[in-house]
Amino acid sequence: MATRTASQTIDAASWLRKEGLRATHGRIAIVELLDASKVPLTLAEIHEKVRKAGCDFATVFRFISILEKKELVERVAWIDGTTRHEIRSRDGHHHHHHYLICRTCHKVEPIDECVVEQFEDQIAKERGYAGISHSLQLSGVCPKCQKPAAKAQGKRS
Amino acid sequence: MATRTASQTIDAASWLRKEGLRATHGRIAIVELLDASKVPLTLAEIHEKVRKAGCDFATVFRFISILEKKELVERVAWIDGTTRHEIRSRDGHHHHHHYLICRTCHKVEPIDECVVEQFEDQIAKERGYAGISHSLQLSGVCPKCQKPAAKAQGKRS
DNA sequence: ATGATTGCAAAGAATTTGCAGTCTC
DNA sequence: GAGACTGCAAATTCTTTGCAATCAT
Repeated sequence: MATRTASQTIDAASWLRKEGLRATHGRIAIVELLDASKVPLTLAEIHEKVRKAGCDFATVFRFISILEKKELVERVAWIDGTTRHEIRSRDGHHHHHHYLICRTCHKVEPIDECVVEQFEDQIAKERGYAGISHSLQLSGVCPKCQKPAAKAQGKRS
Repeated sequence: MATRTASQTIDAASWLRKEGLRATHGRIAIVELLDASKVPLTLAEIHEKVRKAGCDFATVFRFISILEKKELVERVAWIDGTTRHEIRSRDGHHHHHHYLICRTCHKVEPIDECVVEQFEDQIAKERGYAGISHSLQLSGVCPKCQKPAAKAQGKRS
């Protein structure tokens, strides 16, 4: 849908101010990156992408902490042990919560369907939990990595 | 069901040998602990429980790594950011994959029902993934912690 | 101007490895 | 006896913090 233009910059900046945060160069870059990403990112990945904007790792670390404290960003414990961060739905365009991860090449595919929502409601009702949410990750070996011929792209270790 | 007796030791030991691993004191303690635990454990928690058996942290670390390489233990990224480890079904008594975690007191309740299995199969078929598995964690605020009167037991931070 | 925010660099944790002695088979 | 395992301690990596300078309002 939305095409990504320079006007996005203004968008991120005003969003920041709306949230009572100062709109600095680095923060804008981080918000835009998070907003554009289809998958949760590690701090290192975020830093990697925004260092060109002259943004230090410590800034990434502290700013993400602030956003998480304000519940604008959600921390996700990834199946491979990394900790990742995902912006919460903003503008109403909703970020994914379900992923399919290849155990060989580590490719991540978002999954749109949600089979957990009704289940979540049911469990919440049954056990009296409030403010319930969930995290689901599927892992397996993707078609490419199953073919011995195709050497797993991006394979580590 | 199964009551936990000294004969368990022999069981863990022979299981280890069956897997081609040497049955040392520390390893037996770790296997028994994992087998008895209803929830995945961190390395620190495992070490905590087996240090009395004179088992070093490095041993826990290396042995768990070996078991994971052999796919006898599964690594679980916990919703609070910790990495936990869970033994794979052995004897056929099946370990949980679903948990409900209180965000206030951090209590963990296993969930027996699995709504994901059919979905998992469906996704695997649709996208051609092999060896698929999943991890689902629900989080919310438990009934006790919702009552302002009741001070959350075990509350941290 | 002024207080929030940043970069740098160092402190603190957690994870991982080397090696010589010990224990299992 | 031989080689797999272990404990100890050091190395590496990741996370978090202090502080003076800088930037947004």
